[in-house]
Amino acid sequence: MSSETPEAGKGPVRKRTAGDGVARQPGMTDVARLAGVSAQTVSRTLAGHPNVQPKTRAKVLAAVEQLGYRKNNAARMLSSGRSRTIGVVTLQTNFYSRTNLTFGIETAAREAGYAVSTATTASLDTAAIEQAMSRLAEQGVEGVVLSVPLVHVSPRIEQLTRSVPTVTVDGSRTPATEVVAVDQTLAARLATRHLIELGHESVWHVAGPKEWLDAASRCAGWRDTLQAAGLDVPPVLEGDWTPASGYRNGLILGKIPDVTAVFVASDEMAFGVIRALHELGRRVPEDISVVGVDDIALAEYCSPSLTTVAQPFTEMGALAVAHLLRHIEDPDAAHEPACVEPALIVRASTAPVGGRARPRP
Amino acid sequence: MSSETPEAGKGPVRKRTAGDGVARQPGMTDVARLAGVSAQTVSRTLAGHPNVQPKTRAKVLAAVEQLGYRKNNAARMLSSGRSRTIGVVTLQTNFYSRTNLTFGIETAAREAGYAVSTATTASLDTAAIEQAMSRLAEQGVEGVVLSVPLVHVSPRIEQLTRSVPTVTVDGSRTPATEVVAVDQTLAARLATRHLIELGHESVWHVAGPKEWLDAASRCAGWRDTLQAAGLDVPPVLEGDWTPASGYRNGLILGKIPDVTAVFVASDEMAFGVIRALHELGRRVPEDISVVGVDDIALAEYCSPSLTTVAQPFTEMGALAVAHLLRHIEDPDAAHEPACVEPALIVRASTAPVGGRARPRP
DNA sequence: CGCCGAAATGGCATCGATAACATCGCAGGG
DNA sequence: CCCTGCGATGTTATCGATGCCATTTCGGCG
Repeated sequence: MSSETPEAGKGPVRKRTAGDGVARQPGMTDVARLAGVSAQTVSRTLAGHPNVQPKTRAKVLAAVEQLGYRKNNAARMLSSGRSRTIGVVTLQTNFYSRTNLTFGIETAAREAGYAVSTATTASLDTAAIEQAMSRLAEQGVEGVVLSVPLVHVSPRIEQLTRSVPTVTVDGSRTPATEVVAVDQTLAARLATRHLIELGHESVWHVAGPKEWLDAASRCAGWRDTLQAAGLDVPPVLEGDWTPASGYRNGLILGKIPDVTAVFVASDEMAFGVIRALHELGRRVPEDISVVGVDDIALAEYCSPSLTTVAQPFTEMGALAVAHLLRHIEDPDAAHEPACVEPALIVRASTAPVGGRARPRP
Repeated sequence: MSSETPEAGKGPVRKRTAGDGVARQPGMTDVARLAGVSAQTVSRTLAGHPNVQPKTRAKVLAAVEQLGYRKNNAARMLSSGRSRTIGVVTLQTNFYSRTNLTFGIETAAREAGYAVSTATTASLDTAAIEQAMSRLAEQGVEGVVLSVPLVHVSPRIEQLTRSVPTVTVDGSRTPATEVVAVDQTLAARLATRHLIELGHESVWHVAGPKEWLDAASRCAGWRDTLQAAGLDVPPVLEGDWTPASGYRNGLILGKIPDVTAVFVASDEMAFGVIRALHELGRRVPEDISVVGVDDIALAEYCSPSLTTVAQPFTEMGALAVAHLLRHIEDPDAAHEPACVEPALIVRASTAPVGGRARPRP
């Protein structure tokens, strides 16, 4: 068995890193040799193929253990054509929504035996998104979750979505794409209706940037609800999701006597709004009611605790993965958009118009 | 030139996906054929090799464009042995710190021409971390940033860090590892000293979970500072980083008459503490001063705005990548631990003992 | 005018794993 | 007793790009 010395200068060429002395990572061939079987058998064993004798399997596993063998994904993919990896394109920020969504996606993907590769983009412009998708394509992902509030879809992106199964999350849909989304219109409706039911005669709105699709949907939902109730629609204030922008808009709102209720498009902005109102001496919720969106962890622990609309991000990530995998396995399946529903969480930042606050929870 | 039909049943074997009709992704060979050059020349052109005639380069690029060619990372890696990818092991949470760190890492890595592959782990136990590192190793990463508050390092993990260049961030060091960290002891010192200088005769502490190295360091820094000032060291309260745990501890602190100053190990917990104190009728900062750690975006926009210790996460991510790359390129380089310094940001949640609050900013 | 050397390009082996096919051995039916 | 059939394993070709070496091309200089 030890007939051939491993060092018997096989080929004339040595590829390995210049730094000698470092033992190279063992490959399947090494495992096979040690176990006294062929590489193919090793492959079968590790793939869990049924037709392998227990004794052989044991030998292989022992060899794997002994050599500290680790499979080489690049080789596996090149050979099999499958990467068992899905890609996520997401904005490079730490917005609560993005982070949690990614969380959900990763969990679900891992459970299904897929790895996740993330490509972040610093901006929303088409070129940057194209780049991110290209990077994923180069990595050989089998599918992509586009978690970017796309409004404009470039032809190039559309082409990409045609060659790789894609699910958009909170983004606009393209012909070749499945869509999974939280019903943002409903979120806005819930918030606005809540305020109307408390007796407010008008509800103001601090929106997100209009390039963001979910900001636009929330704005639309808010407007529709007001109109349906026969109420006036005040002008829209626009923020950029940051607490600072909420603060700026809060300073404006606080100076307008009519304002008794505000629907803010995100919790972080809502914090800024409340802070500004506070400084202007307008009490929340006694003078002005505020509703946010997201239900971030801190929403419950500020004063007053924030009434908000919770979005099931994690669940949505899972749903997106499920759709994507279905689509990968059966490319001809129909694209049925899926929608998950947000839920209103009433806390202490809203109160009947002109009334006293409810007792704090 | 058109002497051989492409369809001349070359090999007996067809690998491609069963679904026929779908044109397969073009490869270098296809590009080469279209451009009328060899695959090798295509490779050189795309790698930016200098010795390629402009005219040839142009032809190649045109062919690439026309075919929509995308390089195949798996093949490239298998062949060259380099993946130009670094891995990040991180906890699957949306803690502010983790998110921002990842942000910094990604940005820096991308600038250096490296891709980033993230492996998240749901728990801190050794097995889970081993798994995450293995996943990265299988992907062929050239280096790893371990962003996990490791306290115990298993031999197996140590073995892994020996075969792949590794930088620990906020984690304990292993012999084969470089360390980049925020000086958490200093963070605690800054916060505690600030409170002492305001005249408080004792400073309480709400710590993070003791398994977390940074929680432990902050706790140590706090204790040392108190002792150095000749003050008593009150018992430690322990939270789990969540606002809820801060709230629970706040309820306890609020019942203890002696308490006039609290150093909380994270901003999110600090929010909970403040909320609890509020409910118990203890005013912040008039009755009790509170300092947090992290400087999350909302710290400035709550009432009162939060005095906190800012940590340069993004910068630290960049530093970690720089170290890692240096180590990848020169494996024999010395491991010098690097430290970045946190900064105290004084806002409105702290005031002189028994004194009135400073005017709000 | 011819030869040299650098620039430009092509040929071939190779990375590590897998698919497809070939082989071998053994059990049971005709 | 031979042959079929299936289970277990080995063999070979291949995925796509790159490293190394060979080859061609060409400008310049003795």
